[in-house]
Amino acid sequence: MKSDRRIRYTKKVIKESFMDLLLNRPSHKITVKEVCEKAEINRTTFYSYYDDIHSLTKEMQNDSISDIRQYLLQYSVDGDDMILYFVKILQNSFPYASKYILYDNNSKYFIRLFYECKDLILSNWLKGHVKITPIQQEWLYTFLASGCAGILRTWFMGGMKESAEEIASFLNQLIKCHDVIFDAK
Amino acid sequence: MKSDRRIRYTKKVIKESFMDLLLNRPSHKITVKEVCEKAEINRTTFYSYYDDIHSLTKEMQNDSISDIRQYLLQYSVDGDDMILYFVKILQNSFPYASKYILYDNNSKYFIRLFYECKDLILSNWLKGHVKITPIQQEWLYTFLASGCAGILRTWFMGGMKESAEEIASFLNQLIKCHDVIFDAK
DNA sequence: TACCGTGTGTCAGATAACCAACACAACTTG
DNA sequence: CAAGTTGTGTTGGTTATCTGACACACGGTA
Repeated sequence: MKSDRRIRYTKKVIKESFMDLLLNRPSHKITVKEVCEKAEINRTTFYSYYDDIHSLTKEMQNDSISDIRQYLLQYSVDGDDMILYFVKILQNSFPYASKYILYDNNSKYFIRLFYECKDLILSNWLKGHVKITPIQQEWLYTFLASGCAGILRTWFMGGMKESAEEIASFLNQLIKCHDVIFDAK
Repeated sequence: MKSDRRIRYTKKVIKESFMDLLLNRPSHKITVKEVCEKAEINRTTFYSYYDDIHSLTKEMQNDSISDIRQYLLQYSVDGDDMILYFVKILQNSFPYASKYILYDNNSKYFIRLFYECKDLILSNWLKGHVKITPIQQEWLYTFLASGCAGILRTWFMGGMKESAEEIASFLNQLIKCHDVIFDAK
């Protein structure tokens, strides 16, 4: 059920144009008019898909999350590398993500990211925790995901100065230390 | 008076798709259907711009000639380098040209190329021929252009085995040797 | 204050591109 | 030979996009 090629192309050029403006003219408020002129589409067309710039960035964030899901699905990384891999994706594969994630200060991005990728992450994190109940799994995941989201958000906001390895190893420690609670035997 | 963005995009993907098929599936008859499927456009749309594959390749040849004109205008090369430059354009800047030029064996391509670029080449070739009349200029250009076109066509057909330098120096000799006829003093 | 330039969001009507279906020709394959 | 298969052009009706215009909100400036 692929959408109309016209729609795909139009949305694509809108997003590319927005991204281009974002990267080449920082500290500059981006207008709908600008985006449309760069994309060579009519403003009317823009409004038939988005209410405003904000709804565009929202969709781009969704795209980004879908892309990350695809990455995770495709490579299905195991064990301790999971977090490092995750952080590296954010750092390398989506270098532009930080731009539009922060553009309208949408701090819910990382919460949603972990929510949407729950199925792909959960099995990985809880591998080997035989005694933990499904209910407990949910709560533990919520707790850990929120923590990670907070860290990543802070990392992004600060301009990602720390290396992916540092962040990943830090998060790994935090996740690992809960093993004792549920797996003490 | 730029044409509609929709038209530009549609034609662009048609040409790219055709080129792709041409490069990746040589010795294979290319159908309208194939091109449209690759380009993700409707066959009806194709027929609203082209009568058939042949009329597509014809337009691509025109594009190629326009591009070459642009090159010549942009850099305005002088003197003996002209021919070398010209041949190099054909060899390097338009590596795909030969594919669709030869696809339906349109031997008129080079004739047209020299005809369309006449203004840009003429002044260059006849530089210094003070005694030659405008009428003579026309005839001389026709003669030299036809000769060059024939050589280039043969070169293309043969797979461009000779280097651009060889061809250029050969053509330059042929052009130069007419100087004595018109400029003997 | 009033004026002006610029961006916003929306509309009706025109054009481009879409889809599904058709008749037809050029072939394979039985 | 007849029955499929595949590509060709063409049609009528639908959807996406474009154009030009409009009323409105906003900030700067005389």
